[in-house]
Amino acid sequence: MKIANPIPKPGADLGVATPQGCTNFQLRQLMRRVSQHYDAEMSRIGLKTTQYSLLSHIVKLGPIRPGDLAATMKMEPSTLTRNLKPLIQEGWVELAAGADGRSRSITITESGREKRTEAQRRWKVAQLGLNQTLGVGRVVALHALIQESLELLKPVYGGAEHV
Amino acid sequence: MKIANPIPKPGADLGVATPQGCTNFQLRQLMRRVSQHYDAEMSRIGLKTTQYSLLSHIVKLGPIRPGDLAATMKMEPSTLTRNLKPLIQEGWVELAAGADGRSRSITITESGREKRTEAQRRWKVAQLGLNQTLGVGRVVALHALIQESLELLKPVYGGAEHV
DNA sequence: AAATAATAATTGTATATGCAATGATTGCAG
DNA sequence: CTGCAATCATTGCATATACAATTATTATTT
Repeated sequence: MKIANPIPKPGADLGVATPQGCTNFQLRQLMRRVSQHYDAEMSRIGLKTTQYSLLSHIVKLGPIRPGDLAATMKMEPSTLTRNLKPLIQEGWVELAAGADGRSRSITITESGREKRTEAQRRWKVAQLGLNQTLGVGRVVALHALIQESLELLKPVYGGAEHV
Repeated sequence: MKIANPIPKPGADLGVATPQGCTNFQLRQLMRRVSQHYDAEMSRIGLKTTQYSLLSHIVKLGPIRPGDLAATMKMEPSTLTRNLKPLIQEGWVELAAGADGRSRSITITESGREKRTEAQRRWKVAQLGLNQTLGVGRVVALHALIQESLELLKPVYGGAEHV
């Protein structure tokens, strides 16, 4: 009963070499499933996996300007602004004035660092579980394909290859 | 300046065979970029790519119950309910009473069918553009990997393999 | 120095997403 | 036939996401 999202033209002789279906839709489907897998683990400590990623990046990139963090994480600055809110609310992250009057500085707090360490353990469980379910080879291949694709897709925003 | 989301343990001899980074984060990054690529094309006719996918599925699966459509598209029923709203508002889709008193029936309207045809042309442009940018082989490989992964990941909801 | 351009972040508006709880029916047991 | 369990869809609440417009602050230009 599976439906092939776009129509597979009968005449098309290309056959095997032509992508079937919509890449966007398929990616979304996988993203939903994978997110649920990670979130199931993360929810045990009251975190979304996206929040863990953010926390993790802030820990590693130390005090950093919102724009630079957004560029590194390949997301819109406006999205970052909003995603930061819950973390600030919880006291895991601080947003202070930056050197430049118009910019800011994002910093991890001590409790944020602790939370991240705790979350990291949960993350590892989820990641290993995924490796197990999909098979390490498949995960490695997926990562490689994603990274290659990201390099080929022109950045829509910033494009700061030089943080 | 790239940061490896999870920490690459120095001692781990496994080396090449171990996935580096967080699959969830990487998938999200790619999804954002890919969505923007498709949306750039779709926005010309006032549609999001997600709406096109939905419209497309409704056209093909004819009158269908929300729950079944959600299961087929691998999304939460609650998400479907909400994603349908804009389409209903625009008059592209109708939500009527189903045979069973508690269920409903989703149907495409005539203008919905037209919109979908129009959108399909835009979709094709986007898809071909992506194939061009990433290379057909890469897209085919990505699709294959996604499909395999989807089959391996246990469905969290429904699990209706038998629509 | 005043006017203009460029930069940085945020807000307005809208969609996408899911979990938990609720509402509304139907099916079944007794 | 009444009462409880199962089924379906929706709403409450919260996050994720982005484009466009706005605000605030430098930098430049003349």
